[in-house]
Amino acid sequence: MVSAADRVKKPGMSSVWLDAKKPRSAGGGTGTGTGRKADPAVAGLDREKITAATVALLDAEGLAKFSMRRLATELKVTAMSLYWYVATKDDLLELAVDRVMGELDLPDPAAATDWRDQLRQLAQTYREVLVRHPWASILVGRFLGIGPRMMEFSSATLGLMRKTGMPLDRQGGTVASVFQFVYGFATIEGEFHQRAAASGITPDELYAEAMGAISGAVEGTELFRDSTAVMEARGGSTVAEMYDRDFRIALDVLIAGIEATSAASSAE
Amino acid sequence: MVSAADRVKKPGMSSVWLDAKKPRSAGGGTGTGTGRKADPAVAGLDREKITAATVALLDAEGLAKFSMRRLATELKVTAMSLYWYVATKDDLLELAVDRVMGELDLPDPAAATDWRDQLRQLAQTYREVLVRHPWASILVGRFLGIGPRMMEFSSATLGLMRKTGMPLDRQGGTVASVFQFVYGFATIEGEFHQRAAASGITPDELYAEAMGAISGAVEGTELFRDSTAVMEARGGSTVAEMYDRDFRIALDVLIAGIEATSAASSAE
DNA sequence: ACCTGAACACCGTTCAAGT
DNA sequence: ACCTGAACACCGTTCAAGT
Repeated sequence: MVSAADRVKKPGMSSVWLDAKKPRSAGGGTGTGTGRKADPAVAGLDREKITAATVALLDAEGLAKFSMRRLATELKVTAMSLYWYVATKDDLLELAVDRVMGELDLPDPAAATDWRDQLRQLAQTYREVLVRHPWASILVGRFLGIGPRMMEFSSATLGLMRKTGMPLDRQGGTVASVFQFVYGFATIEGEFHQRAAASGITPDELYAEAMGAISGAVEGTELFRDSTAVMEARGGSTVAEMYDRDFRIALDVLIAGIEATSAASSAE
Repeated sequence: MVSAADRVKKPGMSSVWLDAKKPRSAGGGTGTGTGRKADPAVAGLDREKITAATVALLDAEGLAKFSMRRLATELKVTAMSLYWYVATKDDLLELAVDRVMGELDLPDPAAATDWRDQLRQLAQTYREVLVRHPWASILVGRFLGIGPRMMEFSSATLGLMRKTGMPLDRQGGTVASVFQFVYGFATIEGEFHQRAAASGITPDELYAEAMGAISGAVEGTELFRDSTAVMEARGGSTVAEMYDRDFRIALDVLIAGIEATSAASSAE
């Protein structure tokens, strides 16, 4: 009977960052601090500790294997005690994403560095975070990223745009061209690393295996000729070098595009 | 005792496309055809039917809710009978991804269309497929995409590159700049649609809700001023228009970048 | 205030059996 | 050749209960 009313109430915008009622946490202490309570020195859970443990577990075993029960045993409690600190598993994952975004090496907004260098730095640091924590890619897409660290990153991208000379009405699209590219690139790169790690082999070994398997299927075709030519011209003896090179060249293209577009618009 | 040997054997490259032993399917009949057998006309499972049902279910309910058991009830069999046709759930998902890539509207490689138009078409059709089937984005990252339809797409991107005049050693990076951008962009766009649909509201309603929630948190800050300015300049009265506009502008930047780079390299 | 046990309604996959 | 039932080792989350 209440189902219609329920449907209207359903928020759609649920996010940890929008639920003001933060649960009991220890406040802004630096690091571990001294255990106030006597006995449960080992336990003494709070949101901060749980989030840190979540990131560690996700890094170690990936998103697929992560579970509330698994995390709980890591923290030496039952799964249910976690629900006193976070409402759902998704909330916890959202906290984890924003936590790793704290690792971003954002450029000083006051510094007078050339925007090209700033763009490269921002792109590179975002790429590094996503590759270091491959599980974060999927979650960045899922949660619309409105945590405080993600907000600082957005702020930095907008600050960068202002320096490019790009007309205001194109800044939204230009931000997208750069950072959705980095997101896409780093997601695929991170998944590849994860896949290799899961099989206990190096990325180079996985690459060799994949190439051998694929070329067996397309040998003699036009695709085979073309892709072999591109890959040989690309150079680089390791997968890591190939990724680095492609990434750098892609940023060159983007920067050249921004230069050309902003020059054209200031000329008219 | 065999654990060391096992580790060495573990392939890392598992993929449906690499297991030659295809299971019993009906052959290349067109559409439904006439039921050869008498009674199990309704059942009569095969890989093709299972994959089609998988895509339908993923479109309807998303990756999170998809399960072998759920799919089985849809097909009026038990979950276990599916395992006669596919080895694992992941194999089935890999088949589903390649199936939707068959929806890509690839340009005729023989046609003499300007590469700029071809690039726009290829980017747009890839974007549309990923937005229409948002679950595919995550899986494209997971499975390295070596199915036949994905291969045709790769072939088309390489054919496009040859027409740009881009030097061969930069084609890999340039392909990445375009198609990893599209992948990133469409992934985020698709997730947004999915999120709105899951809450039973329109993307525009979700957008308004999100903006209201966020601005409450950052009002008065520099980020608020900057992002408001960019959003207003961006124009477009609906979320769909905003996405279209940003996408088009981003492609403009990329095309300008490719033009500038290939012109510079042919001049030296 | 914090944590637990038992329970509900699920998972993917294996394996021995059925027809 | 194709499909099933029962079982194993899991899930996220709720709820009443403990301290």
